[in-house]
Amino acid sequence: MNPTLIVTVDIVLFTLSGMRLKTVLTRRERDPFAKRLALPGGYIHADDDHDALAAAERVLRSKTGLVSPYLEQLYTFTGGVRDPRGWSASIAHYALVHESVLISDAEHRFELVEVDALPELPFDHAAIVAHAVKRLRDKSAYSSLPCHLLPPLFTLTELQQTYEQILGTPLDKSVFRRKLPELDFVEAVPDAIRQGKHRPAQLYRLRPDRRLALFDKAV
Amino acid sequence: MNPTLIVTVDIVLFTLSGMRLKTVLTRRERDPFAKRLALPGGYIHADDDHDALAAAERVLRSKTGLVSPYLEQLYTFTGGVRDPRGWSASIAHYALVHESVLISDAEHRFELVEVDALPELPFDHAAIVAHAVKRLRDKSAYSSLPCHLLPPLFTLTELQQTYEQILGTPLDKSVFRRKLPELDFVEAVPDAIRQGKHRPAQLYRLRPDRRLALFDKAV
DNA sequence: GAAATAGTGTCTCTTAGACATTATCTT
DNA sequence: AAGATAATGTCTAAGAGACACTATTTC
Repeated sequence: MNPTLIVTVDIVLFTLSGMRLKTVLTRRERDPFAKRLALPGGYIHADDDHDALAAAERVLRSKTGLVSPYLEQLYTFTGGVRDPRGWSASIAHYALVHESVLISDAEHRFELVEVDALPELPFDHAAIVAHAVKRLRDKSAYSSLPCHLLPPLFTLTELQQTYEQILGTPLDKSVFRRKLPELDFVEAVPDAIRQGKHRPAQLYRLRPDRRLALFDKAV
Repeated sequence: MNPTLIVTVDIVLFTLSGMRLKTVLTRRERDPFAKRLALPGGYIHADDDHDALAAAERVLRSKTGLVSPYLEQLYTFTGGVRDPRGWSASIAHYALVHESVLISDAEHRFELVEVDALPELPFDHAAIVAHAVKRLRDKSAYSSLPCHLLPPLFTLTELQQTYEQILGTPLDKSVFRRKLPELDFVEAVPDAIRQGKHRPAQLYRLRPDRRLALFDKAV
């Protein structure tokens, strides 16, 4: 009924490094496009994978050794021209991690590349990244999504800077802090204080029950 | 590589009838679930379909005879338990039409059912409809999407009532009309006036270049 | 005390919301 | 004129934005 239908998952894994939005690329082992940098991806294993999300988790782990606390289906890219092997469907996902998750890459299994300075990518992976960046930006304006780019504990200044990076626009400190209690997605951690060269800052965390909180208004 | 991977498209076709949000269901011809009411859906034809969107158009036309001016990919539902034939992926889509498009159903190829009073549906079609309703409601709050439930020409009162139905909340007439010029997605049609028993109303149309306009703020 | 960052307060201007008013048609 | 719907105007209160100010640390 479906003679040659290729079904894969691809993952756009974002992180914020050096105040720049970057994504993880892996070097392809096999043809087509062997040796080329591309999004981590692979076939669905009908026997092992409960669903596409589980397949994405498995593929991400096997290709990069990484596990992401936030992983969401993005869009399914389809057609007869995107893959030289034939008509294909790629169920694309995107994920967010804090930079510290990436330093355990002893075997150098992946590269980190700025999303604004991508190399030429095989298949329609450039379009997939573009779609993921748009989704991340759009959704971040009115949700708690950017928290997943931060470490478990963070200061309000770090939180604001993260939103500013993703949204690409400066935010007023006073306005930002006034809204936080209403949006109600972060909470102060008692006795957790960030010490530095200057006045110490209260540390906050994402409320576990608000991992993806959607707001009526923008942050 | 993918021994038995079933790939289909399913379509949630919405319309507004009698001030109620309804969806189109068809009676299945073959097993599994032959004779049962279900979402219109079918296999992807790798030879004929340029991509999944084209497949959804073709399937909708072949099962119901309908063509929708607005059709968008929703989400891909996957897994080994949703279809008794094996591991499957359904690339679900949703579409919006005005009620008048549906009256040409001489052969009675489909049923119209309120989304709040669905019969028991096969597969995970109930979840697909629920997902589509949520997407429609969420997206309608800050976009021109609901216009596609209206005829080509409509009054501002009809437009407001459509938004109220989808959003499930009353809107203030004065506020609604004040925002329209800013949101800039409808335009008055010169010399087009709706006559009735009372004061005539100016007719408007969706601006062709704003078929899916996204707003910074809610309508 | 200077420098730097954390955190709060105040003013203004925009705008949503509620509601009143005017306008134009039919019977 | 009455009744109904279309369309616009007005007042108020909430909130975003801009910016000043205070607080707490290190050197």
